[in-house]
Amino acid sequence: MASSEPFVIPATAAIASPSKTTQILEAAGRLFLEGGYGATSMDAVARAAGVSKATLYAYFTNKAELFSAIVAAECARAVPMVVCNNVDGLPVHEGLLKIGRTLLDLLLSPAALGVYRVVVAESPRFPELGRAFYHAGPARTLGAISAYLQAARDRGELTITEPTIAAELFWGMIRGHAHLRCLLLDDKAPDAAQRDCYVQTVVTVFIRSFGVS
Amino acid sequence: MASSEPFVIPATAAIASPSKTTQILEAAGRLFLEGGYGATSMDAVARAAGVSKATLYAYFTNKAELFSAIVAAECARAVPMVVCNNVDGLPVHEGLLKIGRTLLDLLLSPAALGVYRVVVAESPRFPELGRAFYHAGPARTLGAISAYLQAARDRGELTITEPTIAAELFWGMIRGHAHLRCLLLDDKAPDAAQRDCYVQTVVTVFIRSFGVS
DNA sequence: GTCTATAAATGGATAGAC
DNA sequence: GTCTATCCATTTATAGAC
Repeated sequence: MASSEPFVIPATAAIASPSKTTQILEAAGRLFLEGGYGATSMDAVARAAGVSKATLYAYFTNKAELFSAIVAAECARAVPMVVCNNVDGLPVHEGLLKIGRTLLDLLLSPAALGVYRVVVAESPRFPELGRAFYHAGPARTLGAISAYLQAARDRGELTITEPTIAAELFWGMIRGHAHLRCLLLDDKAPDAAQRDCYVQTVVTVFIRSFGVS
Repeated sequence: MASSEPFVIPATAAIASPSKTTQILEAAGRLFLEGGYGATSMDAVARAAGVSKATLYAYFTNKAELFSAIVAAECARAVPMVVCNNVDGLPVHEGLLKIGRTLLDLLLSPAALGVYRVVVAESPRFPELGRAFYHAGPARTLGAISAYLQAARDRGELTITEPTIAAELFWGMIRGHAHLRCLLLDDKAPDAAQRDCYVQTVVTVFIRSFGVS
């Protein structure tokens, strides 16, 4: 009778399935961000997601679309960090320290490094994706910093004529070479103490140049 | 007789051949920097170089080695620019302007963007290549800037305790968002006037923070 | 050394059973 | 919806003639 194998879970049953879509996105995200677009095969994605290739193609019409979905999802995850959290009204020194730390943590996070790597690499072949990433990520960060600087100026804490340029300078200093080293050397990222020290230097330099005397 | 086709150039003759090695390197360089590693096939390289695949493999044992050779060659080409040319002894304002302009031009040049793209993308699979690129390019730039800053400090023109950190801040500001925009948007690079204006801003900010009053 | 032709493997994508 | 099995194009790399 059918109950002769009562404990066998049918192969098609999803065990506590978090909907196959997320299951696929998760596996594909890991592979794409680690291996890049070209080196990641749909075969591997299907295997890692525990589904067949046919199922994979039932959810995403082709590789390019799956790739775009991954990048979009990763951008969406990073946005909450980007919105400079709880700095409105903070005195400029504390505010910039907080922004700087958050920003550097984000830039050096494995997820952000992975997306950056793959988007920079593939944006010539996926121009729309490059644009989407820039506007979802860096542009928002820059806007948020710029808005904070403008508010600080309006409170009389900074002397700045072009907030966007100033934000760009701050952003560039924060990124520094650490980002590059994380991208190119298997060197570990600087620890929290080193990062903190660096951010303090940046903030000091910035205020020395733009602060009110 | 053999002279029945006097004007036929044998297929194997190199017409003004700049040695097949450079011929291959040139074609492969173009393709790799435009299309990335994964999207560039050895077939395409052979076709573009005007040789057969067998010949290609006679010169380079495999795709990875050819790729490494390309990156190495491209790094070598950029080195002359990196060495801060003729700034020794220049007053700090002029020196930094010149360094900043040279650096920004280099960073935004199509060749440098191409190498950056492909090295950043592939360094997880070619760790040695990532290291080589970092030390041949960015690290040298940083060293050169640092040396210049140190000299300026010794002349009493700057107040700097850590030249390397200061160089990193300067470098980061110069790169700014323009680099990112060139990488991610089909947006054209800023023209010479815009770049010049930006560099002046950076130098002003830097000197306001590190200059002697 | 260089070519043509091909081997061997892998990739993206689909057909058809269940 | 999901799987197994497969098609077809492409890729890296090599064998063998000249």
